[in-house]
Amino acid sequence: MTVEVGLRERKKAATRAALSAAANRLAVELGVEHVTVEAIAAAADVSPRTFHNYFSSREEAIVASIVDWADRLTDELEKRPADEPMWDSLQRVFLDSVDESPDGHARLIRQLEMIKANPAVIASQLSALETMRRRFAETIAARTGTDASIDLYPHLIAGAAGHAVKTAMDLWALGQHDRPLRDLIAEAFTLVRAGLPQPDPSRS
Amino acid sequence: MTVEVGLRERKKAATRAALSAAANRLAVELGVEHVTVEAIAAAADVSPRTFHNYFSSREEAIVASIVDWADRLTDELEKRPADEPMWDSLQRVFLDSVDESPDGHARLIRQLEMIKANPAVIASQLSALETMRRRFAETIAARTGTDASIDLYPHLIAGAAGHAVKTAMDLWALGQHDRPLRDLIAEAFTLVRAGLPQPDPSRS
DNA sequence: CGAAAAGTTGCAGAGTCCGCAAAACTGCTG
DNA sequence: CAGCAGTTTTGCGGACTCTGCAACTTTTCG
Repeated sequence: MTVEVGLRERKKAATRAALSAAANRLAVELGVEHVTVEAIAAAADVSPRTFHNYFSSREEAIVASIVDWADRLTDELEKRPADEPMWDSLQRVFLDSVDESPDGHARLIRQLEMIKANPAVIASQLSALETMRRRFAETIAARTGTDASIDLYPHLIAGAAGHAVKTAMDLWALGQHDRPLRDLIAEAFTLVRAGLPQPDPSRS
Repeated sequence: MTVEVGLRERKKAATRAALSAAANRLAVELGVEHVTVEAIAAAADVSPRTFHNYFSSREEAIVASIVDWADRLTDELEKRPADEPMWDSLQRVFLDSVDESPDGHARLIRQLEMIKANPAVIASQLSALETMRRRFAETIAARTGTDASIDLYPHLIAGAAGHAVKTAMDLWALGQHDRPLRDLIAEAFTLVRAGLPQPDPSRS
């Protein structure tokens, strides 16, 4: 699958990418409320009607990059050695996906801020993350010999890992920290893997 | 707060409740796609324009009962003894909130099915749960001496607990189990509290 | 009672989203 | 390479969502 490279499929993928890129860029630049489907379609050189053949809502197009990211992550996860402990695989895959360049950081922060500013986009983001979570659960189930339609484990660990990363990013984007994002993510993983023991009140 | 009981506040609360109840009922009965704002407003005896004074979207009204549930849970959580371990408090509050009557079960299943059937409602549900998560994190931070704008802990445990319950419910609603919902929730909590250790491949 | 404050309603307007059918395009096959 | 079958794009029409605004009604309180 995903190996058909006819002109047709390539064009479709290109159109989809152009639409989501345009949607995302315009949302960051102008603010979500000031972006219309018409403007997105124009920026991607297709008709407004075509936009709706690819995305069922403006918000979906804006957060489509999350879905792409999730697809890449799922692939990476599947490539990890089968005997690696699940938590190690998850941590590795997420940590490796973080772009640590200053430019990447700036972009990520602008993204998170744009998303946070609009409830409808937040909702779409959560949907995208939920989709990722489900895909992860399937992969994890296959690897751990569990069944995603019966066992809690694959869903719980996929959710815990995803939520750890999201929490670390959200907190990091608040800018109250000077710690690198990687450190925060690693700490979040450590806490969750330890079962989130009650923090020591004497600390700090 | 929440102690003003003037006629005005009571009427507002009643209108809001009537709208969300009507929205929810119609969505379950007819399916989300066949419910219009006009119909919801008519069922609650107000104008369509008034509907939008209370809810910013149809989906928000449909899942408003989740927000109410979250409010009650937050209150319950705040009432738990301050020296009870956090995990115990969370588990207690969630388990106590589950209506175990056959009628309650049937309603819950219909709810979950209605939500699952429509992407826009799923997104709204996730938003509502995210709001609950944030409120929980604040309460937990206050109790554990952590800071919700800096520390990972309160967000992680609130998310882990909420996700454990959601996962248990979703899996339970699939109907592959004959185990009671309470058991599933309790097991989910146990797994998460133990840090989600790799399951034993030799089991079953 | 009588004003101030708050809530409700209708209307107009911008915009979303979808179904449908015609037109344009791609990939084959003869 | 002509032509056909399958796919995608597009315009149009229509139903519906959502918001600002201004008038109107109701509640509150001095």
